[in-house]
Amino acid sequence: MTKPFSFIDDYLAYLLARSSHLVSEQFHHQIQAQGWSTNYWRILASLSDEDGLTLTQLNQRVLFKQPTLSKLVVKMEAEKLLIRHKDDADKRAIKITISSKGRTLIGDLLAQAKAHEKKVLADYSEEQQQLLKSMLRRLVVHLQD
Amino acid sequence: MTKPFSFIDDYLAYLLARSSHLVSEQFHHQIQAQGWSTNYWRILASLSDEDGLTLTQLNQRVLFKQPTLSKLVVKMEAEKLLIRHKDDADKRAIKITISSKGRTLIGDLLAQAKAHEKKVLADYSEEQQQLLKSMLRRLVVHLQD
DNA sequence: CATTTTTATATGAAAATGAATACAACTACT
DNA sequence: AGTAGTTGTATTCATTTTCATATAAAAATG
Repeated sequence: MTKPFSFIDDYLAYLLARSSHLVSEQFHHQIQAQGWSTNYWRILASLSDEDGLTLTQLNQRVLFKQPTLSKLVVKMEAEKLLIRHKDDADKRAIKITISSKGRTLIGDLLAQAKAHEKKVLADYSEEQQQLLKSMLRRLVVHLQD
Repeated sequence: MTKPFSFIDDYLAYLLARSSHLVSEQFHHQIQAQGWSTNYWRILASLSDEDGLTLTQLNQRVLFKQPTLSKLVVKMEAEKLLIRHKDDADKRAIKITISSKGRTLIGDLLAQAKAHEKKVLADYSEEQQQLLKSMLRRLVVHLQD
């Protein structure tokens, strides 16, 4: 019995990075072909789940560096995709809301994303899909604190 | 019965991106604290598995854009971490080899990476670890063609 | 073979990113 | 309340990344 896998093929961080990359790759091309950046997609998808997030809260979801998100959000506001409001409760914070133009775009992209995922997971049974996702969810929760 | 998860928490690409990010985050900080870039780590780790890869082959593993890797590799050669050779079989190609300095560094980083993974997966049984990894491996293979 | 197409790498200009920092508002403590 | 530490966001500037393209070599085609 020799070692069955090389280092990277048995290294969790690599397997995650690689599968993440492969899963997103085609869809990102698809988005870009429509003239949108993948950053926009990430931001809008996160806001679609929960609108009115603070920059910091949004950043926890999109996984950017703070200055990156700060600038993106300003740019997206200029393009009327979202709106930056001052927060009354905390005057430092800015809350971010989807505009109606943004909402239309999201609706479109979400549908495409779901369709793409369906294709990616076509060979997996419903149980296998749920198992994979729940293992990842567990990993995320486990690493979050 | 209402829908149990919000979009992103049930969206495979997001779960993968998030878990990938979380798993690598601490380790990347650890590497950076030692003065190394995470790009170097990725490149060296890939070469540790299989030395003498072509730029293109290496790029399939590290998942960068081609110009990015091109420039990184030149920089790393200047720092004596690896060596770029012309390939005799294909005169366009360049083959990349780890230098002895690079090899020493890799040995060190590999050990740290393994230790870090051990910590990350500490709460998981051996079976669970293997299940998770094999599901990811399967996904990668599935998406590769 | 000559020609077209594809593949492997490099490069330069433009855009994106991130580390460091600034600043203002909030929180905790005494 | 006053002070010290913390948090939320913006900005600057150096670095990194990328798009577009160039170039040279290989492969495929007729």
